[in-house]
Amino acid sequence: MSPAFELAVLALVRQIPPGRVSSYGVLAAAAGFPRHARHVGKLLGSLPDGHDLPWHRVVNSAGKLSRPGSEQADWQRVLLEQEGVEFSASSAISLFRYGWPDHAYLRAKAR
DNA sequence: GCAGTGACTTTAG
DNA sequence: CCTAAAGCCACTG
Repeated sequence: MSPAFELAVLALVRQIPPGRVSSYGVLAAAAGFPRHARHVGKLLGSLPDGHDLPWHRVVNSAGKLSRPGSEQADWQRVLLEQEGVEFSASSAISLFRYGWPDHAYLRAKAR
């Protein structure tokens, strides 16, 4: 992957405010690389220990955590709940309430 | 170069 | 927003 891609994505993740969440696809597009959502995931999954990125604020387009059942998923959920993010009964987050940037607005604008 | 793989997304029902 | 199916792109063997 190009370094530009990684740098842009990492910079965006750092800008996600506490209590808000973004999605892989949105970040990829915002970074200038549409259709590279899977690579954002791969990038976050290969981050070295001790980084300062709020990776837990990144979920998929359905507002759910990836790799369910994993330890990191549980940890991610705890971190988000501590920031005030609410999970539905089906373990999903309302992107209309917590999505960043404003999910509904951006999608309407893109079309 | 082909086939499999994956922290994904979109469209349709 | 739930499920199912197809598309997508870089990486790996």
